[in-house]
Amino acid sequence: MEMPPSTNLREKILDVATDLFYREGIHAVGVDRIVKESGVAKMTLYNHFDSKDTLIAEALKRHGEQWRADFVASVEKKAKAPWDKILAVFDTLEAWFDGKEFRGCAFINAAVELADTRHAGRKISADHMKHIRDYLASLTQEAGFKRSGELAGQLQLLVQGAIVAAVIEGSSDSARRARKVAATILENA
Amino acid sequence: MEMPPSTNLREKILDVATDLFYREGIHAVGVDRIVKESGVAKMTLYNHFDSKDTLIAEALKRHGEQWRADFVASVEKKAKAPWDKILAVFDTLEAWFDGKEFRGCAFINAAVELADTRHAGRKISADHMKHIRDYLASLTQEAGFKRSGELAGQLQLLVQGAIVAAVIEGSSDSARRARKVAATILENA
DNA sequence: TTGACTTTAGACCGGTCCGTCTACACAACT
DNA sequence: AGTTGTGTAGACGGACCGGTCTAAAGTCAA
Repeated sequence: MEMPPSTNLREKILDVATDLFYREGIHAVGVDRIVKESGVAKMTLYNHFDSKDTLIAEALKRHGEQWRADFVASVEKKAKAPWDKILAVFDTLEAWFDGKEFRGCAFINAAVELADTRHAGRKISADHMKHIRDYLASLTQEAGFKRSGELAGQLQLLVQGAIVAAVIEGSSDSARRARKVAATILENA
Repeated sequence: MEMPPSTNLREKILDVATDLFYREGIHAVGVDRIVKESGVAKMTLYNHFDSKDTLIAEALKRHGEQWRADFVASVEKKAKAPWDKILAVFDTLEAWFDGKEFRGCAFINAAVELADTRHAGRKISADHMKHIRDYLASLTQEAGFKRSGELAGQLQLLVQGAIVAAVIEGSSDSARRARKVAATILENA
């Protein structure tokens, strides 16, 4: 009656790839390394993925889905009132930045690392940002702002700016700065 | 009486390295490529630089000095009044984003690509951001704002956020959004 | 039991990585 | 004329790159 040891190889490979790409960078991690750390044969990897590039794209895609689910859950947990939820976005960022494993936004990083704009990962990064903007728009709309879309676009600048600043400064202070700016623009919207 | 053909090899190597690193990424460009495109012998490169890592650091350093000089010159050219200069920062960004060769901020990119926080390039990136923040602080102080430092920190979030958004969206619209937010926070400071 | 499919381990391919080394050319200065 | 310093061209090393191939072992259902 034992469960098969949860051994979906494909998922295992994606887990390892996602983790390594995030921690060390896409270019810095080779296929052999992913093979070794996932304890799988090289042919198994190439049986499930056409190439490293498609593995990159699929890992990014799944990473995005998980990240956004976690992000939304954290925001919704921190606040109930619509207006507060918007500010809770920045509290969530702050907690993320303070995490030991924080290495920036995987999708910003991917867009930077994948210099070729035609790489599939670039579209996934762009889609991720669009999803986040849509989420912000849903919050601003829920809070009753007119021009919620415009406001969401402004808030997203703050989110991305805070992430980049956190990486470069090695501190979560940028989240608090961004929160303050967000409060200002909400009060004047 | 001819001038030596301006052949400072060291500068030539830095020029080529800076350009290639920016356009294609630090990891994606090999030493052999830099050697070939600068038309110099490999030993000459290693005679002037200890390693690729030190070349990266020196190229970044020089790139930063040039970039900031150009940036400040552009801002000062676009506006004379202190308050206007602050907004001209975002007009300068917009023009930069629209340039064909725009590939983001070399220092954000470097911080992302150089996963090891101990890499010399990481400090140069951090210093670059500090220089920009200092410049913004000089503008806000000149414009007579109290707490000019705090304001500068907020403006910088917008600058960095706009740059990242421009890369991912492939558009200069983020500069206009950031400008609008900047105007809002200036009016309420 | 047979047959179809997956996975394994690792050899192997051509190419590139960073960095070193050699052997030689061309200066400039003494 | 000889020395010193800087440059050239390219071979070379060992490691790694992404990707293919093979031969054997494991798995599962008919």
